[in-house]
Amino acid sequence: MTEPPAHDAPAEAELGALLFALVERMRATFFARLSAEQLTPPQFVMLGLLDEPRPMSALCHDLYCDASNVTGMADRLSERGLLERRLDPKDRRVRLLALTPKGRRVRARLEREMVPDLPGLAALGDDDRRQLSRLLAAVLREPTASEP
Amino acid sequence: MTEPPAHDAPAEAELGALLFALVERMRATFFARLSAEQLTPPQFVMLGLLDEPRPMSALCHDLYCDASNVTGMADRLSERGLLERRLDPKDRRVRLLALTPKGRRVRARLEREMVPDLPGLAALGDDDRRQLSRLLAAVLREPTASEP
DNA sequence: TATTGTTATACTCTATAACTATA
DNA sequence: TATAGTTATAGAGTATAACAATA
Repeated sequence: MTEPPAHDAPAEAELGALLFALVERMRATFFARLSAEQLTPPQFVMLGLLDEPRPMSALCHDLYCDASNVTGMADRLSERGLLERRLDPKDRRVRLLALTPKGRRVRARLEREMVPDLPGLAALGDDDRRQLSRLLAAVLREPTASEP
Repeated sequence: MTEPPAHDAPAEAELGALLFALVERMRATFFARLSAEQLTPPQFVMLGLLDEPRPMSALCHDLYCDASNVTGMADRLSERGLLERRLDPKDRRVRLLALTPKGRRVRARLEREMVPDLPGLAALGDDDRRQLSRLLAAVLREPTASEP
C-alpha cells in the first residue's frame, strides 16, 4: 500500500457496482434489438466506430482484436451491403472501411431505438436527466491513457 | 408520428450517446484486465451472475444464449477450478453452478480493479460522485420488463 | 408430455503465424 | 526493413436440432 486514496473506497466500490449494474441492464435491450436485426454484438460495435471511413488497422485497435479478424468481419458486413472497402489515395496498402447508406440507416435506427428502451431512463425527471448528462459528460471529458 | 414525447427527444438522444460512450470507455479497462486474467468476456459475465449457486437454465437466460452453450462454458471454467457443478436436492434433472473459493477470489479481484481504473471517475468531486450514484440508483430502481 | 442438460453440427469471433503487396 | 491487409488454422462463443434422464 502507498498513499491513502483521495476519496473513500466504499463510495468508489458502490459507484462501480452501479456502473456494472447499468451495463448489465443495457444488455437486455442490446441483445434483443441486435438479434431482431440479425447482427452480432461485434458487428454492431464495428458499425458504431465508422463515423467516417477508417483504415482497417484503426478498427482492429478500437475493437481490441487482431487485424486478421477485421478481414472476415468486413467481408460479412460488406456482403450484406452495410459497409464497403475503399482505396486510400495516400497509401495503396490501406483499405478504408466506410458505411453504405444502408449501413448508416441500420446503425442510426439501432442507436435511436436502444436508448429509449432502457427501463428507468424515462422515469427520471427533467432536472435529473440534465444532471446525469452533465456528470457523464464530465467523466468522459477526461482523456484516456491511449489518447495523446 | 403519434403523441409528442413526454420529454424532448434531443436531450434523450444526448443522454443515449453519453451512455454508449461510457460503455465504450469501460471496454478498454475491461478487455485489458480480462486478457491479463486469461478470461473471455462471456466467462467473466458468467462468474458475475453466480452470487449464489444457480441452475444452468437460469444462467443461459441471463447470458442471452442457448442452453447448449452453457454446457461448454461451464466445462471450461470448471476445468480451471473457477466453478463446480452441484446436484439440486429438489430436482435431479438440475445442475447448480457454484463458484469455488478460487472463482470467488478471481471475480472479486477483477470487479475491484476494473472500476477505479476507469479514466475520469477519479476526477469527479465528492459531491458529483454522490450525485452520480444517486442518479444511477434511481435508474436501476425501475424494474425490468423481464422481472415480476 | 414437458423440462433440464448434453451432444452434434455449423457459423461467427478471436489469436497466432505465415504470406503478399506496398512503403 | 517495416507496415497494411489477407489467408490458414485452432480454440471459444453462438444457434439449431436431436437426444437421455427426470419430472
